[in-house]
This record gives sequence, C-alpha cells and structure tokens, in this order.
Amino acid sequence: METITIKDIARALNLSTSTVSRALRNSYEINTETKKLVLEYAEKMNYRPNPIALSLRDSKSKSIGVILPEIANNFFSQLINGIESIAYNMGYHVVIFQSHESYEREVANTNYLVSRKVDGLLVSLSSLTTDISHFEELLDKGLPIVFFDRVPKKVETHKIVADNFGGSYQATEHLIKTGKRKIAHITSPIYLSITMERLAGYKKALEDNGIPFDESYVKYCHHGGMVVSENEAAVQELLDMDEVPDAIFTASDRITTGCLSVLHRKHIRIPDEIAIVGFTNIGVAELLNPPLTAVVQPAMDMGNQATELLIKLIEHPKKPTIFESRSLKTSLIIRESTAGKIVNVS
Amino acid sequence: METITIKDIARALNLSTSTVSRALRNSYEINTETKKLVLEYAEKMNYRPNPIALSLRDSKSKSIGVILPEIANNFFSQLINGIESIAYNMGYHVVIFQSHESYEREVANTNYLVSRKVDGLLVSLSSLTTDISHFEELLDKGLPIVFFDRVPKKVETHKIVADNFGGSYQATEHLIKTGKRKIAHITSPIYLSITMERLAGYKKALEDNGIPFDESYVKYCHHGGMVVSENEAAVQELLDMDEVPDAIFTASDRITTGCLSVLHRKHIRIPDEIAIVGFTNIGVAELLNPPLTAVVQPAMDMGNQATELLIKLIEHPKKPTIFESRSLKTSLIIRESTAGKIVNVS
DNA sequence: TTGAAAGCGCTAACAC
DNA sequence: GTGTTAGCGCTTTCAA
Repeated sequence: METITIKDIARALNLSTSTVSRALRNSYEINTETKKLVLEYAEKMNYRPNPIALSLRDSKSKSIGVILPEIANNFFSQLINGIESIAYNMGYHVVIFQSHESYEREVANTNYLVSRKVDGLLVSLSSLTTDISHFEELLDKGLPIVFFDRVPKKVETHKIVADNFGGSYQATEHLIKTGKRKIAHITSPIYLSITMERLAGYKKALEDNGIPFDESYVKYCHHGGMVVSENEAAVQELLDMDEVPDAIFTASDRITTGCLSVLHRKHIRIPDEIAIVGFTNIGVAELLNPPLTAVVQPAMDMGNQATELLIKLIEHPKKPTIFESRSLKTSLIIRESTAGKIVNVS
Repeated sequence: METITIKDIARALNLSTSTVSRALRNSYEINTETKKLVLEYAEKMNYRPNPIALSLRDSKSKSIGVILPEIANNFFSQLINGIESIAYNMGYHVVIFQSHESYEREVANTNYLVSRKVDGLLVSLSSLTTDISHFEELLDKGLPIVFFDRVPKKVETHKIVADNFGGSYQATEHLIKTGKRKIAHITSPIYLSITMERLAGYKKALEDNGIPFDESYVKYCHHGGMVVSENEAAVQELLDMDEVPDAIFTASDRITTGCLSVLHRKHIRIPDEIAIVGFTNIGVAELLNPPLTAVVQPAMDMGNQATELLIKLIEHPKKPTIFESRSLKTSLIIRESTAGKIVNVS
C-alpha cells in the first residue's frame, strides 16, 4: 500500500502526467474515455494528491492557523471546538499553537505557521503582547487574519469579541443589587482589550449606582493568573486593606479559580464575607463550593463566527470595504457565590 | 519584506544556488569568504528556508502529529503541554488533532497527518476505536508511533500509560478503609485499555478485602461520559438498585464531573450517603463541593516521556530490538468527598 | 485531445 | 571550491 503519485498512474496507463492531472481535475479538454480510465484507476489504487506538493506550488494549504494563549482552559478549548466544526465542514484543517502568554512564542508560532503557508490566521493575543507589528506586516502582505477575544485596538481586520463591557456591567450591578458596595476587581494586564473593556463595564456600573470608583480595589495579574503567586498577592493586598472588599469580580478563568483557591485557604466565607463572580467558562462552576456565579461567554459561537469570517476572507480575497467588529452577548448565571446566604452542603 | 529564497541570494551574490545552499548549511567544501558573504547576506535579508520545499524533498517535516480524544479536558491539555515542551526543545513542531471519541475522525486525522508528512505520531485512542489497522499499516511502513494513555493491546511499539491498575486499586482500597463496602464503578467502554486495567485494579482491591465483586455495580459509558445522558443513566441505575452503593469510583474526568453533577441535582450527601473518588486530573478538584478525592495521573510527565520516545524513534530509525511499555505512578489525593464526615463550607 | 516542459524551493550527485 | 542538473508531486502554459 505504498503512496501512489500521478506519475505512477501515467506510467501504468501510458499517458502523460498532465493528462492524468487534468483527468483527475475533471478538465473539459479530456476525452471521456480517458477520464473514466484515469478516475477508475486512481480510485482503485487509492490515489491521494500530495498536499505538500500542492502547497509548494500554490502557496496555499487549505489549513488555518490558530494562535491563542493556552488550551488548558475551558473558554479556549470550547472556542477551538467551534473553530474546528466550521473549518472541518469547509474543508480546512486547523493547526493550533499556544503562546503560553509569551510574546516570543506568539511571534515564533506566527512565523512558523506563515512559513507553513496557512491560508489564514485566527488570533487571540498573549497577555504580554504589546507590539503587534508581526501581525500588521502579514496583513499588509495580504494574509487574512481574524482576531478574537483579545484583539488589538488599531488593526484593520475582522474582530470578534464578547460583550465584555456589558458582561462586566451586569456582573457588577448584580453584586451591587445583592447589597455589596466594596467591590474589588482582579484582572489581566491593562493593555489587553478584554481588560480595558471589562474594567470599563465595572466602573460604569459602580458609577451608575452612585458608588465611587476606587483604583486600589483593582488588581492586575501580569501573567493573566498563570502564575499562582500573582493571585495570592492580589487577594492578599485586598484582604490587607482597611476597607476589606465585600465582593470580588474576577476577570478570567485562571484568575477566578486562583482567587477562589486563596479564599478557601484563608477560610473566608463565600459569599458572606466576600461574594465572588467570575468572568469564566469553567465547566464545573455549578459543582464548586459554593456554586459560582459566572459571566459566561459564547465561546463555541465565537469560534464559529471567527472561522466563518476568516474563510470568507480567504476565499474572497478582494478586500472587503469594511471590516466587522462583532460583539457577542454574554450570560450571567447566578449561583450561590453571590447569593447573600450561607451555602449548605448537599 | 517579501519572502526571500536561495535563488534570490544566489542572484544577488552572483553565485549558484547550490553554493548558497551549501554555504547556508555550513558545508566544509565552501570557501570561508564565500560562506561569510552568503551568511551575512542571508541574515541581512532575513532568509528563512521554506519548510514546505524541504518536506517535499525529504518527506520529512520536523513535526509530530498528536491524535487524542479531546482537548477540553485537563488530563489531555496537561499532557499536551508535556508534549510541547519536549518537542519544542528538540526542534519539532506539534500538530494536534481531536478525534472527539469518533473512530472516523481518528482515521481522517491520521490520514491527513500522514499526507502532511509528520515525522511521527503520538496517539491516544478514541473510545469508539476497536479496529486499529490504520495505525498498524503505518507502523509496518515504518512510521514511528508512540501510544499513550489509551493504548492498543497487541501493537508492537512504545507505549506509555499510567499505572491504571495500581491507581484503581489504591482508590478502591481507600474507599474500603473508610468503611464503604458497596462500591460502584462507572467507567468507559470495556475494550479500552484504561477501562480494563482500572476495572482490574478495582476488582482486585475488592477481592483482597473479602468483598465479592458484583457486576451490576459496574456501569459503562459508551462515549466515555461525553454524552450527558450516559452519566445520568448510569447513576440512576445505581440509585435504583436494591442495595444502593455507598461509594462510587469514577474512571475519568468527564465521568467524574458528570456523576457529581447528577448527585448534586439529586441532593445526595457526599460522602455520607455516597462517597466518591475520581480517576481525574481536573484542576479545581480542591474547590469542588465537597473537595474531591482523586487519583491523579502524571499527565505532563506522560507527555514528556511519550515525546522523548517518539523522537528517539524518529531520529534512530533502526528498529529497536525491544519496545518499551512504561507505566507511570499515579497519586491518590484524599479530600472530603471520601472523608466520612460532613463537609463544612468555609 | 494529449504531451512536453517549466516552475514552486531546496539539496545532492556529479561535473569541472 | 563552485556550478550544473535532476528530482521531490503537482499544475499549467505552450505546442502538437
């Protein structure tokens, strides 16, 4: 069962490789007889075109590259499933790379994917990326890129994000409604789009409810919560304040679980002493102690839509006059971590 | 900043492409002067060899393919990090594909990776894979493959698994020691290696402790717990028994959380009514209600070792006289889901 | 309707 | 020490 090439078919059928090639692509110029002959033989021998050769020729690969911070994360892995399902249906393969929140790895992955001739890129920026010229250059060269979740501000291309402002506003307002006033916010580095938007929603909700914004209630985790000590430090600083917060709004999966873990270790009662709501897609939110109130992003849908936009860009290379910036609604799922009563086991 | 090729360099420097090629590979036959010239120019122009062209020529790609059931799973995503860290250091790229527990997708992914000329494959079988001839053929053709976690029984190649028997034995014995006698086991399809081994460990622990094995206490989830109704059905059947179990040992991430969720909904007190221990790597085990006793696999290490073995196979193509079957120790982490006392919040 | 040949980027056997 | 050439698998002018 060796790999068979066009040349093999040509030799076996006493034809030229070009005839075989054309027959396989069902070219109008080829005799029906010949075509049938070739097709049948190819089928019989289980011929498969060599995608590498095709890529070399066409500088295309029917594959799209995905660069995101990490896959060991419910939000991103759900999103990947969304990407895959669309790509799969459209005949594209998906190649995933993790930046691990490192700018250098993001750049390295980008270069590799480009040299591998991916037809387009789906990107969510690492938390340490401030310079995005590696993507800008590619866009200038005409490589389709769609950003999702963590998007650069200025770049001219499709972007698709959750309604971070709205989700945050809703979460904060919910805390206020349950009687909390000293609401802290633990979040990612400030230069990330998601951070700014979520911070803005939080601020606005405070403002609209007559609660003064206090910068010292906002803590930033430079590695997006990937480093345990970050979380600990952030929580500890909050606990050490004169006016200890009565609620914390955490901005991501990792920060949420990290923060919960610290609160547990310190035997802080949730939500009595401190209520908590997380901007997170963790699957077991309901099984946590206490069940976690969460702002959930439509991750799968985000993956779907980003992929659709990208493939549209790939297959219709004429520059669209206008690039879309879509924003997907989040949902606030209220559970006991903000319930205002003691959680009972069972 | 267009892509530059060897030909461009040759033209610019008035050399032949082969001279440039040799200079770049630092061949001994090339004049030091020339070499320097070429190297400097290449550096200046930011030359990068085209990996597609290399793959076409050499039928190699410096990349390894990974095929596993799903990414949105702590065990597998930790494992991927283990794979990546080794591969990265050895200069290989990692291409990940999910079978989503589907035999057809596993086959399709395999074919694609092979046509893309990956240098080797790292595989954990889907829960619906019973026929492994697609891998056997490749092995016969000389493609290096290393199996991990869910490994085929008969195949002659390196395999690396957790000590499933031992981990199960330990978990079951622990339940027995905390006074449980009616211990149920919810697990994956029986033909998976992990299922058989875990079942065997469970049986042996019962036997060694004078508890008769009762087949009706073992429930199988055909889709490995991916389908919610499976879990519900399994738990419900157990609850409907005359002798309702006083403990459940769940065999995987998905089955564990699914089972927990059902128990929660039914307001079963854990561990009083039913204790639970899971064979799982979920990151938030400690934050669950109650904190979950778990058999944890060294996922990262498994990824490391599998990758090392694979790369060894790739780089030393002479068939090793003997293939390794490594088994890595698991650790039982005891928490309150088996504590034998009421869990208190805070 | 079919074939010959060039070219995608690179390397290596074989000249010189 | 350097150049020429062929070839990896495929498509596509151009010619017949």
